[in-house]
Amino acid sequence: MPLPQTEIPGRLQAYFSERGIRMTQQRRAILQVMETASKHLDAAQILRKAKKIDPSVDRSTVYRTLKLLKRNGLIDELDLMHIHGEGHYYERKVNRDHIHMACLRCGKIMEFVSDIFENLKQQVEKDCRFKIMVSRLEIGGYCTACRAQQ
Amino acid sequence: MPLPQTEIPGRLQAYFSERGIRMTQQRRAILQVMETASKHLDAAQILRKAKKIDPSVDRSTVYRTLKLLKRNGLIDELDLMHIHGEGHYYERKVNRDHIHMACLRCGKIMEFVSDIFENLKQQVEKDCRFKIMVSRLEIGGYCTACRAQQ
DNA sequence: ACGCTTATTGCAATCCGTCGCATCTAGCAC
DNA sequence: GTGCTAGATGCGACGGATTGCAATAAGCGT
Ligand SMILES: [Mn+2]
Ligand SMILES: [Mn+2]
Ligand SMILES: [Zn+2]
Ligand SMILES: [Zn+2]
Repeated sequence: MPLPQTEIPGRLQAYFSERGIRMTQQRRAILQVMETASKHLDAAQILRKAKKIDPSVDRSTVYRTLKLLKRNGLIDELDLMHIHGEGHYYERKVNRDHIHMACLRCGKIMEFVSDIFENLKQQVEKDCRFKIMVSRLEIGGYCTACRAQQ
Repeated sequence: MPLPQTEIPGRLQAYFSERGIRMTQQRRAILQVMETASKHLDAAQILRKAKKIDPSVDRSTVYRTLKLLKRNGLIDELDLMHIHGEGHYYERKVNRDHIHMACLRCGKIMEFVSDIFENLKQQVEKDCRFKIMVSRLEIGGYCTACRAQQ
C-alpha cells in the first residue's frame, strides 16, 4: 500500500463505492486504466497496462471486470468492424453516444456525433416501444483519403 | 453425387459462379445452410447443419467460407449485443438494412427497418465524406412485454 | 484491531476460432 | 475422358477467452 488509494478516486471508482460494489487492488488498477485510456483498448492492452499498476492482475480478472463495467453501462464494447482481428475493444462511456466508422483500407477509426442518430433512437423507443439501454452503430467503408487515391 | 447439384443453385451459388469463385462440395453445403436459414445462426449451428448435408465439412472451412461471404458482402455478421455469449451470428444480407434490437431480459431479437436510419447513413456519407460499405446498428434494452412485467 | 462472511481472485482445464502445412480437388486445356 | 495446377480442404497445433474451484481478502460488526 504505497499510496493513499482513496484520493482522486475517479468516476468509475466513485460509481463502485456509491453502489456498494467491492473495490479490490485489481479492480482499482483496471479502472484506472479505463479512466486514463485515450481510447479503444483491447483486452490484451488493458491487461498489460493493469499489470504495470498491479502485477498480480490476471487475465480472467480483466475479463470479469470488463463484464462488470459493461453490465453497469460504464463502458462500451466495440468490434470496430473486426478490422484488426476478431477481438473486442473497450472505451469509457461518455455523455453523448457516437458512431464508429472504420476504414476498410487504412484501418483508421473515426467517430461522429449526430442528431439524426438521436432521432433514430427516439423513433425506435416510440415505434417499437423498446426501452433503449445501450446502442452501437458501426460503419465500415472508405475514408476520404483512401477514396482520393482510389 | 446423388443429385444433380447444378439445379436451383440459389443466389449465393449464382454469385460465386458469376464471379468465378470456385465451388466445392463443402461450400455448396454451407451456402445452402445460409440460403435456407430462417435467421441468425452462429458458427456452431452452421457447422452442424452443413455436416448434415456433407459430413466432411470441417470447422475451419465454415469459418473460412463465412469470411469469404462477408468479404463479398453476401452475409452480415452480428453480435446481437452478446446476449448469448461472445460469439457472432450470421445472416444472409437482404435488400434493406435493418436494425437489431435485443431484449436484455428475455433475450428476444427484433428487427426494424427505418427511413431515418437511411437518412443517417446518407448524412455520414455526406458530412464525413465516407463511402459506406457495411453498417451495423445494434440496440440493447427492454421489450414491451418485459417492460410491462417491470 | 480482530475475526467473520462472502464476494473476488488466480490458476488450470476447457472451449472456440485461427493458421500452417500436406493433401486433395475443381475447373480448365487438350 | 485425362492430366495439370492453383486454390481449397482437413488436420493438428496454437492462442485468446471462459469457467469451476480452492484460496484469498474486502468490508463490516464487534
Ligand atoms: Mn463482436
Ligand atoms: Mn437480422
Ligand atoms: Zn482510409
Ligand atoms: Zn423482453
